[in-house]
Amino acid sequence: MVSIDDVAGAAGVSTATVSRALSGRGHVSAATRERVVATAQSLGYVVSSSASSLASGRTRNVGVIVPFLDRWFFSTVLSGISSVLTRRGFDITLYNITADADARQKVFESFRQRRRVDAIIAVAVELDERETERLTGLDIPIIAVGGRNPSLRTLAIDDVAVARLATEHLLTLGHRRVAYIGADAAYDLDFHVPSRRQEGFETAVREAGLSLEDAVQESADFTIQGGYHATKRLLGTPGPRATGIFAASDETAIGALLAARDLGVAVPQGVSVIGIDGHELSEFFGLTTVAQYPFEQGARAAEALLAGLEGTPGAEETPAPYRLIVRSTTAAPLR
Amino acid sequence: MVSIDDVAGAAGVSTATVSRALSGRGHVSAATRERVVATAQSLGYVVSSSASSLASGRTRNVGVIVPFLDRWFFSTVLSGISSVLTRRGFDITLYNITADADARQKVFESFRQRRRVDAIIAVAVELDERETERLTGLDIPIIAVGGRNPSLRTLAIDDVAVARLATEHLLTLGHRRVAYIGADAAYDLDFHVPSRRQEGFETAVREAGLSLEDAVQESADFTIQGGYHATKRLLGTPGPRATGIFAASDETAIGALLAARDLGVAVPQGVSVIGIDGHELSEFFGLTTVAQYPFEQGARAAEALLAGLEGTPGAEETPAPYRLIVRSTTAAPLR
DNA sequence: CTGAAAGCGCTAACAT
DNA sequence: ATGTTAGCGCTTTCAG
Repeated sequence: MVSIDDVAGAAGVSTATVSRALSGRGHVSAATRERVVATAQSLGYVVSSSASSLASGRTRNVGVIVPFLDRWFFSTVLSGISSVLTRRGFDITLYNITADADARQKVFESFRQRRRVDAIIAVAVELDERETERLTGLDIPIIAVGGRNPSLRTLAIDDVAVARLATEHLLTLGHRRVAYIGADAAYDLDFHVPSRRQEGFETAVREAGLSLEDAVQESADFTIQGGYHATKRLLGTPGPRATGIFAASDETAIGALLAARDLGVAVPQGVSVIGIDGHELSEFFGLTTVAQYPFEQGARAAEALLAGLEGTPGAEETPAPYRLIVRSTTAAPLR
Repeated sequence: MVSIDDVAGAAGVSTATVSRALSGRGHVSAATRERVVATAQSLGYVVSSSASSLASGRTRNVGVIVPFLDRWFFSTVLSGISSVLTRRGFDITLYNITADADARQKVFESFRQRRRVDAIIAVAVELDERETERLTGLDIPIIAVGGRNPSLRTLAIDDVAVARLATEHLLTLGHRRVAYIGADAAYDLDFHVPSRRQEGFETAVREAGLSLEDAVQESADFTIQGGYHATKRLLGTPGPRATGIFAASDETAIGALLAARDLGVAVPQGVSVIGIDGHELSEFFGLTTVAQYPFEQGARAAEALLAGLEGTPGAEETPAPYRLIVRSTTAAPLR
């Protein structure tokens, strides 16, 4: 293995100069730098990250904590993170925490146990107090994306506002009996988004002067299947029926669309459906939705983190943007 | 920061003993070990991964290369990998290579440049010769999952066989005009699976004594949208129509289902549809499919790799399993 | 701008 | 079973 000494020897300089020339820290004359870079190149020299980290205390590695790898939102945020971190020469260490408490525990230990990262991004994980403490105790920059954590710097949409917007869209169209399909408590435990969206829904309903009696709620699990079954229950239950459905995610909403179709209820004539996400499938289904931009959220979080690492205080945090996209699944109710 | 010397001092032993007690390498009396572990615990000591790696040459970190993060197959494989690696105390460093050649280049450099991993898992990435060389030149264990690479140890289903099986299912039911929806060349460049599946399709067709003239082909991109549009073209083209569609992925097949529905073609009466994957949505749609098990593929690959690292030669490689699951989207053609 | 040299915190021979 | 000690390969003062 070619080491820094080999390069130093071949280039006729000291190891310190090689280090400076290659890392860009400290001053080296242009000529020397060039020579060093060239010999390093020709010798096939590459720094040893462990030696470098040990000596400098920097790892050029950031840890990313995600609860799911196979859900659209999470994998998209991860892509965004990855795109900027890779470009800036940082590695990503992935910590996939699951419901399994033991495994979860292990992950948090692992942070301490290995001090392997310069910073951490937590993607929509609801951390309990101890976990949060453990993380903050690491004394490295941490940022949360997509799930508010009161004690962490957070980049996320305002779920309450987004849900209000979606509900108000339905209300503005004239719907008076609206339904919300969220997620059940089990799901909420790890990820408080559904209940915040519920809050936004209820607020909008109340502010419109409607009674919550007219605002049915069903719960699903953020999947197409879940939305489908919830909607079947919703539309299949005897009694006055909701004319507008607000689903907590686009996948849920797509499930609702499929269920309505199977029940012979036309959309939007028989029932209007709106989701949240701006999922890649939403356009395909003509789904009205409040789009958020997880890729950008990930990218922005990563950038903010790097800015922090590099001392630049980072631009003032603005909440993540979202936008109502009206397509063909919502319309005024028939009467 | 508490170091190994602090622990050694407090426990009244040498640093070597602390290292042995904590790492499990070498012999330490049970009593000493206990004492060391206890003091380490109480002091809040954690090893420095860089120091440890530098001294031992081991990183307890494996690199995972994936081309996509937001596609079912990839994220599921990744989950599988993550579950076993985490359990065994290994970290995973994620390398998301994209189409962007520059970024891609950078990733490969990064491997050399940082020598940060003990092993590598390549998930369904088609690597060119230089890239493969670079990887094998690292001289660490490498395993490919989900995409055959002739010069790498590979864990994957036999795509040709799987495609044959799917096609033969259609043929066995009596279909004589069958169609294949694969993926176009651009997609194939990075990921040769579609063309292997096409090969299996064609083989089955020929072996059934049919002419390839009766075997239409369309291409999509492994997504629901893609499958939808391809199917619309397929079923909307004048002339004799295929009665059975073999889609290269479940998502493609689901798109086909939706397209058929929109065209008023009943499934399976008007057209049969079969996919490949065993995607979580396939059951929901009643889709007949050849299931593969990406989570298990990831897990097995990770285990094989670890076995390699630990000197255990690893069980003989058996190809990844798959299974035909007949549901309600395939039936004998009407006549 | 460059060099000398002291570590960074741990592991693994080698002794005992 | 445990201690001694020489590195692992780099970064970073401190001098010059």
